Amino acid sequence: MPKTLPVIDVTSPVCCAPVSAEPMGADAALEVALRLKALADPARLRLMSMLLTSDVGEVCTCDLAAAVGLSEATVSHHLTQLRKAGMVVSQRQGMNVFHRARRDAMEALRHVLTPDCC
Amino acid sequence: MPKTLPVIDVTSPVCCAPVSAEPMGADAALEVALRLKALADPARLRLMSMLLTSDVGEVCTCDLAAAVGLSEATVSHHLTQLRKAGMVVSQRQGMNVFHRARRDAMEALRHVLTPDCC
DNA sequence: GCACGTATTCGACATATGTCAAGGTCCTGC
DNA sequence: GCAGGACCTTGACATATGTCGAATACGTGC
Repeated sequence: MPKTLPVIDVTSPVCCAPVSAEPMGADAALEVALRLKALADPARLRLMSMLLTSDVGEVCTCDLAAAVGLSEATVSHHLTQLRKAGMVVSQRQGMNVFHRARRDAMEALRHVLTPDCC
Repeated sequence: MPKTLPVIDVTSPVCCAPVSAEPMGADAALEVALRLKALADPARLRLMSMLLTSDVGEVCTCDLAAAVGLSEATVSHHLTQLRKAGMVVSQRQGMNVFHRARRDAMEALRHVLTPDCC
């Protein structure tokens, strides 16, 4: 069980060096793991995928729920996690709440997995 | 709770299209999530990082345990998960078991997160 | 204001996860 | 063969996670 509390600013892109650049410290590992964990679930992966591939660029909660076949409560829960991890941003528009994928966060995550950059 | 059992061949690299290429199907999401989950833990991230940055290319269980400050049992457990996800390979050499990171698996994961390839 | 559609929050539940101690297995050197 | 070291497996435990239904909040249009 994790001993440390996840008190990490996840609103900014991942900061640290790639996994294969140098042995990762405990705190850096914690931060990256938090973001990876946000993505490491089939439902959230599909949600992210739908947001990323939407030509409008944003999708409301109900459409996402219908698409993945989960209750709106569950989808809302997953979106909250993605938001906390800095992977999506959400915005109310009238009756609906629209969600948008943060491509910079995806880029940052990919950066961490990249062997030999920076 | 996941309804489907993880009966997926994870010995081969990730097969599917990137998350932002097309809306991800349920089975593809399940497979990718399994691999991401293997990496989405601070301890396992550090283990992978150590394996990736080792100049020899492989490290034995006891050295890994000492480095991350966990019991050998726990480290062995994490390594098993990484192995099941196809992220590391292990090999007995005399008294020790040496572990090696699968760089192709890292590459495959990065591929899934990449916006506009293939 | 009120009824309705959308979204989030709140229990509650089953399952998965991370960790360790204890016991078992495999190898080496004598 | 056997003593000892390195490793793995098992059992147990606390915690985290994914899911839903019900209750609540938010916005719109009448």
